Amino acid sequence: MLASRAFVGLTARSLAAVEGEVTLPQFRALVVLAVRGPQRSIDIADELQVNPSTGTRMLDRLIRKGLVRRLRSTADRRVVRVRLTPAGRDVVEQVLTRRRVDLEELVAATAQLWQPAVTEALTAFAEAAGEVGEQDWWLGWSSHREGANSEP
Amino acid sequence: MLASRAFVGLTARSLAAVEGEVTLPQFRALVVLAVRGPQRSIDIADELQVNPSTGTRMLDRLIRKGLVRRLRSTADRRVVRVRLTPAGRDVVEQVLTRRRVDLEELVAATAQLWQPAVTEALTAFAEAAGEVGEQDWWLGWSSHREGANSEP
DNA sequence: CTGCAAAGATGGCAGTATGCAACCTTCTTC
DNA sequence: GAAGAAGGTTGCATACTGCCATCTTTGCAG
Repeated sequence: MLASRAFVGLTARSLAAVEGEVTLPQFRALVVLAVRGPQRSIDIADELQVNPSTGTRMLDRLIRKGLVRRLRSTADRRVVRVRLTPAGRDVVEQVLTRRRVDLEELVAATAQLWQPAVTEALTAFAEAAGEVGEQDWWLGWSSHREGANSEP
Repeated sequence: MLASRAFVGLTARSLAAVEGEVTLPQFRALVVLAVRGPQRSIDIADELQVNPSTGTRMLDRLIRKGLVRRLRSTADRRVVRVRLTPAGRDVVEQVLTRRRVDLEELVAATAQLWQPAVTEALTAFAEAAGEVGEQDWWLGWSSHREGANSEP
């Protein structure tokens, strides 16, 4: 529990690095794009489990901030492919890097603890926890979502 | 890194347990109350680093949901003490419990890994990471906060 | 070509989160 | 007691997220 708290705290702080630049939902969208590469807007909405219209508008905002670009596909001209701009990639990188750096610092500061047995155990543990989908470990939480009352 | 991701994923999922009931900012307020006990509304706003007015209104919403109560202090009649209702405490408990249970399950499933050396290392690690204030390990992130652009 | 489905975009509506400024009420201080 | 500080609340305004319904542009059968 203690360790868990420590890790989460660390991560939360890394997230704070882009606070004021993007909101959590927006960041989640960026992460999807970073992890999966260019996506159709519908896929993003899907991934984030929001209405397509919500996705469209979120992209609008990300575009306004210059973090993302819309590209009309040539193959199927209905689809819009969305891609991170360098700036957008930066935002994600920034958080990831911050996280990694903090973690490394901490690990370095406690280097004597990290016997092979320990790291092995942690790795195995992470694997067991494993089905944490690769990108949804970034907070499956959507920040708002009051309205979930009115479900079918 | 892997382990960190695993822990964060676990926590995020525990958070999802109350999704639809409260928003992240609201949950953070509840956590403050759960951890520190009844508070003045100003202290909560302070803790959450938001404007007092924002705090007032957030409390309004929490009250409307029956998760919190306002009590006028008798000593200093300016102050309003805010306290969790049983329902409010439940919300927090629910998340904490969920988290603990998930964690325990996982630990049990990988019991053979948890040699004394490992748990000791983790404990020491957590301690080193330590200044994670007790309550702000619950996401220092405020979900919105675009407006930070217009700073002095 | 016609009709239907898919991918998005838009308009409308509601609810949350936030900040700033103005404004009561109560203390505190002098 | 008057001036001022402290704790809150309310009005006003803005930015987001979200959902629903509707509309347009394209693709794809048949």
